[in-house]
Amino acid sequence: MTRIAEVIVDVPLLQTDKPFSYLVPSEFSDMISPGMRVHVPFGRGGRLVQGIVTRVINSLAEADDYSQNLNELKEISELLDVEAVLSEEQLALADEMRHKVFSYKISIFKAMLPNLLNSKYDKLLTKENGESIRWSTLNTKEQLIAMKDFHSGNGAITYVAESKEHRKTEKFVVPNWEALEVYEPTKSSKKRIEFRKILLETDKKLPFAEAVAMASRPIVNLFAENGLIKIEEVEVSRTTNFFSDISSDRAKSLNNEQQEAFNQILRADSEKTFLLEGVTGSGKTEIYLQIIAEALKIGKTSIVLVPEISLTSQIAKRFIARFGEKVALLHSRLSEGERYDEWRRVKSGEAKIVVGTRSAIFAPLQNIGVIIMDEEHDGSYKQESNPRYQAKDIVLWRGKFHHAKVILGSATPSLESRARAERGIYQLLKLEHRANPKAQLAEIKIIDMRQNLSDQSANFSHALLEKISEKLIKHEQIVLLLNRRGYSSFVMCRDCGFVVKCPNCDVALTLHMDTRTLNCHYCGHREVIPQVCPNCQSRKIGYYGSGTQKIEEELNNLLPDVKILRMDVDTTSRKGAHEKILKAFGNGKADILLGTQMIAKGLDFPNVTLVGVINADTSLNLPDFRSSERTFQLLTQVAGRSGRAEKHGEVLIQTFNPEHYAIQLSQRQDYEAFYATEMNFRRALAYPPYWYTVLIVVSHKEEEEVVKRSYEIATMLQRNLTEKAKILGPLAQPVARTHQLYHYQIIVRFRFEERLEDTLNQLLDWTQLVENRDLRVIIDFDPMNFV
DNA sequence: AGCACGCCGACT
DNA sequence: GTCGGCGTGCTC
Repeated sequence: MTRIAEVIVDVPLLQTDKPFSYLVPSEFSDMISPGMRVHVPFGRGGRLVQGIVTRVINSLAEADDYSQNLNELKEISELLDVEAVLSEEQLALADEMRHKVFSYKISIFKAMLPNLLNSKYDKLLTKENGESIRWSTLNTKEQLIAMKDFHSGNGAITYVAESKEHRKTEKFVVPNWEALEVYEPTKSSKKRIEFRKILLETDKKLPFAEAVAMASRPIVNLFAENGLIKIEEVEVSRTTNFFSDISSDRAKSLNNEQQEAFNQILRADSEKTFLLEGVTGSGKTEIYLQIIAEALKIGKTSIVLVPEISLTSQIAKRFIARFGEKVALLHSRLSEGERYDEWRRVKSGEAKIVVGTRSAIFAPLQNIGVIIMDEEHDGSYKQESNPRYQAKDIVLWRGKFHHAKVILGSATPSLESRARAERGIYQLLKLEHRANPKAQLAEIKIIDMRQNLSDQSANFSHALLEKISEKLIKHEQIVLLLNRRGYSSFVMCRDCGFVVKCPNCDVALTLHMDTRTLNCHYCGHREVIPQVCPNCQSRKIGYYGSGTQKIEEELNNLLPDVKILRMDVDTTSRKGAHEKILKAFGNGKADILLGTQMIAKGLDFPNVTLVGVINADTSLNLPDFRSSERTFQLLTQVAGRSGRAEKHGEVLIQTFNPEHYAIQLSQRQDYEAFYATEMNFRRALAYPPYWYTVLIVVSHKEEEEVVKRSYEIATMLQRNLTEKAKILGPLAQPVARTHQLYHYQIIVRFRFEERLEDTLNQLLDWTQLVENRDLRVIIDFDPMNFV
């Protein structure tokens, strides 16, 4: 019987974002199943593209919307898998995501698979003399000639699609001892005699390269041809080196607080979500480890998500130390090959615990018992390019699917999660003490930079410089944080710390040098850049910001003999550079570690007794309603880096806004008070978690066109939504023109809008109309960054 | 996207 | 006359 497969093709466009029906050749009609990769001819030329089978049906009558004759269908040209690469669960998840994340089905599938499973495409040119060449090996000129040739009827073009998957193998020589015993080389063949002897003396297979080194390639081949040895190709993992040099450890005993949290999680029914709110150093990781151990005992698997690579390497070590090769690591710094190997270890069921960054939430684990999202407030869990998914949504979805326990952990939970805990949707578990009772929370001091501007330095107060010198004498280490978020994009008074804010929205205005104005990102309010400070009439009002190199130079001038390690995007772009810098600092190769945000997370150096925050304000003045939350989180996190062990830790925070609640409350390390204060603001100003946000970005190469189209979109939204929804904009993005396109944005804020999802999907359809062909529209639900 | 078809100008 | 420029529309 002829079967038909519905296939989503790898052509990420709206017009093609639907299943296409193909005939299944009889050779594999009973092997094909949903979730497998295929190559199919697509388009007039019959070029080959990869596709994912989503459904296999027995007759066209079962097809949803394609009612033509069987003979109009093309045939699948290749089946790439023996076993589906996407599980039923993943296919269902993709269906779900398609409605929530406004991107194409194929893009969602691709996000779930290691890149090596995506095919590469090429063309094969066959000349009249039968010789054929790969299109991709030709330069532009040659391609042009080939094209002309083809059009004038010379030669043929065939399409090629190939899976990139490549398994690393090693060859081994397996001696056939019985055959070797009876084998008698002629007396003159010294090499054969010698090789036979060696083989008879070994009792196991030996690496092919070694055999060749001993005997030479022709001899090895000869032995193989005569059945004296067998050449075996064994697949090897590219990732085994993760497990070397990590010594194993055992479960640590839990303190009362940890034990209580552990019991709560363990005893609860499955399918429950916990918010584990624990101060830095309270031992959340140990709880994770022990909960996972319990899941393992009953044959269940686990996923642990961590925000970034710096954390991954430290936290991953603890998981590997505890669970060894049951752990698979999936993070962004892996090579494609390594990622593929780890993915397969998970897929095959060999790995039971996945530790990784955002995309690891798609790991093909079965029978999941626990999903943990560490530092759940972290912004990196939201993907900022298509498909724009929030890993937390996937965590909750998969948790439900598997009836698994979900643990969201943080010292400073996102307001959204904390509010959900308040409403009983999540169960709140608190850890208020450090696991190591000798390690006290650091003492935090706030330095008012308005009074404290040192005459010798623009960035260092007297107090901080003194403290640094003091620690240097004691041979203790220092971490300096340069807060680079929102670098130089806002205007601040150097005398009083005043920042110009929007009268309507209470966010800092963004500097637009092209128009020489200060603009509000939310409502479009605009004003001229003030010459004097509106608050204190000082003329020292200007852009604010400083780079790490500049700070390093300054520090070198002020303290000539001090050894500084710098860690920022420039110094960590190379693979492994990150780990290298941290290792050097850990080994005491430097006195000061100077860096951006990335040093705030997860570092644990017992000799660090001082953390200095050079500029707490920059993240406070971002044109983003989350700026206070982000600042509080950052300061709390970085403060936790000081005094990890027995030594007393200190933190100095330099700021021009010492009265700001985010700074004040981070000094007291009082998350609960911060939560209460910030929630009031959010309620008053109609921001999440009280209101939701959708960001729509419209781009076009002509400004007039973007303006016109974005107004059409805004009107359309207005028409379709209730009057309770707030539609802000359209207005120009802060960087209004990039990639030769003008960008305008519309923000929708709402509480309950039944028709929103439909309306946005309708909007997507609208963008595909011919008259909108040059228009680019991005729809981002609950965006993390507005810049 | 990527490819073919189709309709107009400047060339041997 | 025709080659080849790009606009238009479709892909099971």
